[in-house]
Amino acid sequence: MRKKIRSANWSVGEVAKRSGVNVSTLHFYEEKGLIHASRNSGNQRRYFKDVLRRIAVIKAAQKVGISLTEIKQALSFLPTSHAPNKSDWERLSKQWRADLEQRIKDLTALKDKITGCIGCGCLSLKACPLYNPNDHLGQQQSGAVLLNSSDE
Amino acid sequence: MRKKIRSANWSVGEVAKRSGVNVSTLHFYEEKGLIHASRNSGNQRRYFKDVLRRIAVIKAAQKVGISLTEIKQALSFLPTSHAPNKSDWERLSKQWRADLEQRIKDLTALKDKITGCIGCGCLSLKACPLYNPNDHLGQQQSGAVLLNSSDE
DNA sequence: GCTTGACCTCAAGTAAACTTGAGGAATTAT
DNA sequence: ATAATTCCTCAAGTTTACTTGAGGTCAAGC
Repeated sequence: MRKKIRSANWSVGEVAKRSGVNVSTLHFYEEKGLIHASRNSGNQRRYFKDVLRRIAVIKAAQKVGISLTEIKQALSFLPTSHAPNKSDWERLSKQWRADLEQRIKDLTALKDKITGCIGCGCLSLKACPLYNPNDHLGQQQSGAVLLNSSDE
Repeated sequence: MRKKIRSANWSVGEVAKRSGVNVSTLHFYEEKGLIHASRNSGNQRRYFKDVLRRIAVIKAAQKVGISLTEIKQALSFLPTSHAPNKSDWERLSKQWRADLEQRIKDLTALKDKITGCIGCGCLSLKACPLYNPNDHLGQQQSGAVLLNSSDE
C-alpha cells in the first residue's frame, strides 16, 4: 500500500483566482498563520488544494463577524501536516457551534427587540425591551450597565 | 394644552456613566452623526435622555457585526428634533429586520455547514457543503467564485 | 475667590484587516 | 534567448472604530 503523495502545485495566483481573494491577502493570511504553503526551488509558494477549504471557512466566518484571531484559533484544530480528516473537522465544528449558536441568539434577540419596539411604540422607556440591561445583548465588552434610566 | 418641554440636562460624564461608554466615544459618535447634543452657555454638551436608547441600539447592532455606517443609516430614520415615536421606530425596525433575518440565515447556514462537515467527514471535496459556491455565504464582497475545485 | 474636577478642541496614536508600491528574482511564452 | 508575467520581500498606506494626550476653559465645593 503506497502512500498517496499530496500534490502541492498551485501557485498564489492560481489560489487567488480559485478562491477569489487577492494574492496580497494570501500573503497576509500566511503571515498571520491562517494558511500555509510550501515553497518550490525558486522560493515561490505552492499550495495544497485544502487551502481552498481553509479560505472558505475564513471567509464564511468573517462574514458573520468572527475575527481572524478567533478563526485562527478554530483553524488551529486542523492539522497542517495532513489534509483534515473527519475527527479534525469534528473538533473544529464542536468549538464553533456553541459560539455560532450564541451569535444566532444575539441576533434573534436584537431582531425581536426591534420588532417589539413597534408594539411598545418606545413611548415608555421603562417598557422598551432595548432598555433591559439584564440580557446578553445589554452586556457589552465594557461590562457596564447600559441604559440605566431609573431617573427618567 | 402646553407642550412638554424636553429636559436636556445630562452632561457627557453622566451619559458616559449611564451608558457605559467612554466620554471620548460619545464625542466620536457625535462627530460621526450618530448621536446629538445641545450645548449650555459654557459650550458644554447637554444630552436628552433619548440618547441612551440610541447608544443601546448602536451597541446592540455593533455586537452582531453591523458597521457604524449602516447603523447611522438606520438611525437616520429617527428624528433628532423630537423623541422618536411609534412610526419612527417602525421605519427603523422595518429597515433592519430584513437585514437581521439575512444575517441570522447566514449564521445558521454556517453552523449547519460546519455541523454537516462532521457527517461528510470532508473527505470528499465535492460533497462538502462548504464548497458549494451557489449559496449566499459563498458570495463574498468580491463576488468571486469561491472554491472552484473542479480539477481536484 | 480659588482650587479641583469635569469639560472643551484638535492632533496624534492604536489595532485589525488588508492594499499598494518599490526593487528585484523566477517562470512561462514565443 | 529574450520578453512578458508572475512571484518574492519589506515598508508604508488605508479604513474602521476608537483611545490618548496636550493645552486650555468651565463649574462646583469650601
